[in-house]
Amino acid sequence: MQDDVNSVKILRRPSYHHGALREALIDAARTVVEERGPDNFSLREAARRAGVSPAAPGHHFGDARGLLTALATVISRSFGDALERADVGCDRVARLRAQGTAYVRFALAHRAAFDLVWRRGLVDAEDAELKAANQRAFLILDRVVRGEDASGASPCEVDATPSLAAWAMVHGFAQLALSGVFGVDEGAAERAVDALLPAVLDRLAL
Amino acid sequence: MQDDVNSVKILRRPSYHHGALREALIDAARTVVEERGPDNFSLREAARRAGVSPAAPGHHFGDARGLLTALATVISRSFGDALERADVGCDRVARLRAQGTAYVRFALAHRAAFDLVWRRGLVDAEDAELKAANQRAFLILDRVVRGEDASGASPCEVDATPSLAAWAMVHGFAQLALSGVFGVDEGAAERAVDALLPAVLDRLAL
DNA sequence: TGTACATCAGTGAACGCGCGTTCACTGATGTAC
DNA sequence: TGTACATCAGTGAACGCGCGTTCACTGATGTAC
Repeated sequence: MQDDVNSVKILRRPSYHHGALREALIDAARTVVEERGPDNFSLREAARRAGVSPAAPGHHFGDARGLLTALATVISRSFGDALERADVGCDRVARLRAQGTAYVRFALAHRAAFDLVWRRGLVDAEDAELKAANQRAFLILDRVVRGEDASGASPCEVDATPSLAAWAMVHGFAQLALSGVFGVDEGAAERAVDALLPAVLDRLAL
Repeated sequence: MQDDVNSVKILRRPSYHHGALREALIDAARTVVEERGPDNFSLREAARRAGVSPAAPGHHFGDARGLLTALATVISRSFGDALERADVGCDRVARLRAQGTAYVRFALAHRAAFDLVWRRGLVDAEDAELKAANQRAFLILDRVVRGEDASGASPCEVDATPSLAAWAMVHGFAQLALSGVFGVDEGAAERAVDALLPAVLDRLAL
């Protein structure tokens, strides 16, 4: 009986107010997206996971698209972090290879999350924070392709073609892998990355 | 009154059996996908468009995924046709440029349809006919990258790296354009293709 | 050529489901005096 | 320091909706003899 009282205490929040519901909902949304895929996301389910009534998310995000956009922003930021960490190597070729590999590996390690970021139908691509996060990720790649270090002057009005070419190639490889072009069995895509991506990246004229 | 009788005749099929329901359903599905996007496709709506009861599609396709897979196959075939038609030019560089442009243009001209073909969650990527259609499209690109003509010997066990690199780059460019990276305004993506794609393709070392 | 019967293709009403959203509400927090 | 009141954050029951699927059915077609 005492146990029952305790478990009720665990289930019911100590306070009527949550305190950090916004963050909790984004976390819950991430879990739902990972488990059911971005397509089968539901606001109600996210609220359920966060232990909150179905109407609560509306307070913070308006609607499902709002919550998914916030989640996509968080994901895009950690994607940028991963690219930043992968900026290693002495010359441009080595750095680009490291960068491209990190890009594709992130996509495969967080399929649903990576997917979400690019899904126009589910996310507000015009959202300022999401745009900023995506742009940052591109600028890291851009910096590497240019051969600048992290303190390099801001690149405006310069030719972005080489960076865009690298981005397209790496992004396309990731999307093809996610689409199952290299096989749909467990680990098939990952094996294709190891076997094919370095040679593919070598086809990029910088 | 006579008119009413006639319009009823138009609405109701002359025969109890449809005759070509399979094709009619694929057509209807295409319309639904184009209007509502692949995400918001519904079997019921496709049946409604085909003028048939909600249970009828089950007879031919089993479930929604079956119908969408059949549709994706049709789309992939016409995509291959578009690439085939675009195999023009004297040298490999010119042919590749024509091919890449056709690839991206198809994606932009038939956004929802192109999208569907690559959406693992909605389509059975292991379906034999769909796989064959997709493979054919790749082989057209492959032939161009290799510099073979249409009667070229079948390419097995040869290095596919250059073709894969081209595929990834072109596919990535298309996906980025569809994601709104080059802007979401009417025609923004199309303008980006004209302005950027040729220079990007020049970055491909064959 | 005619008849009986099996098979096929489609009906349409009904089911239960999970969804997003609305609504009047209530409990906690912050602020003004 | 104490009190009144406004504002904020979350409730939970209810709504109507479109969905996929089931079900017993019926009309047309094809086949065997």
